[in-house]
Amino acid sequence: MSCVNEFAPQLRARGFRATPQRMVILHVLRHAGGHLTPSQVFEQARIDLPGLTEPTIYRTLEFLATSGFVLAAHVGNGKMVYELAEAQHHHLICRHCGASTEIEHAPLETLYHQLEVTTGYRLDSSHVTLFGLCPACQS
Amino acid sequence: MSCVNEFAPQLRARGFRATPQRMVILHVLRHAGGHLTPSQVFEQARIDLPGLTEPTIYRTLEFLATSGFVLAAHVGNGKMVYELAEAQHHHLICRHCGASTEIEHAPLETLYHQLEVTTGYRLDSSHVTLFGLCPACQS
DNA sequence: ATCCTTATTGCAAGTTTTTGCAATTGTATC
DNA sequence: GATACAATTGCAAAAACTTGCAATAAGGAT
Repeated sequence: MSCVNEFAPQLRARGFRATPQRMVILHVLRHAGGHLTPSQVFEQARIDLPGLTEPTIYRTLEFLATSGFVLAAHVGNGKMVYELAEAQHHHLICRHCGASTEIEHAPLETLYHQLEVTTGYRLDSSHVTLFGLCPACQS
Repeated sequence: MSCVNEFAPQLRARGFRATPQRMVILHVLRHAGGHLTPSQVFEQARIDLPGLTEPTIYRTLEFLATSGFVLAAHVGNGKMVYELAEAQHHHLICRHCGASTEIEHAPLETLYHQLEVTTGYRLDSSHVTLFGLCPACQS
């Protein structure tokens, strides 16, 4: 749990609270390599904090996502998944076998800038998920 | 309803059936300018076809999406929305006011090709949703 | 026109996600 | 440290979505 101490001051500095629930959820996300569904987070987090309830999981994940601490993404099946927002990246999912590959943000930068100019929007560092067939499933 | 007649032969040619449920749902999507949630489709469609049930809405929308007749997208709130797959496009959503702008597919072509080369995946004509602040909300 | 096959639907029950509100508990201030 | 304010949580109930399976009906063959 000491590995998520960095988040407490960051939360407080923005007027939020560093509650045990949030710390445990961040801790779970940090130690899961990759993205987790709300149910998976719930399973893990309730071990460290037995009183934890499901509505709290959903609300906390949404809160952490909109505050930029975690990244929310869709991976094809209509389920939302969450992961720590460490490095800006995107996902490429094989719609046949479900394999998932990370895409660096760099190749998207040019496109982002171009779209900002043509649309007038200021783009967030949003999470993009692309779908396709992985090399193994192209037969 | 005659405006969705074009879909019946397209369905049958691929071994699917042109059921009243599918026709009504396609009809609803055609006459709704823009994307609808499953509940909105349900509300509209049950007027023309009273027996229609919710599971059928969800299953039909998913079926139409994976067969390429409609486009499925996420617009920020974790809800899935659907619209007729007429022209290949993407969405740019303002995370402050919810305004939504369509993005042509053309500017993404180069990027798609580049990613196909570097990852080995063959990309679908997938739907991408980007988030940002619209001109009016940048204050 | 009728029959047959099988894709598709409806039903009922389950799971997942959201919402409103009262009770709790962080944190800033004294 | 004790106090007060407001953010956050838990509870309970509702809404949204999914799943399994038996009944239906679309479309091809006779």
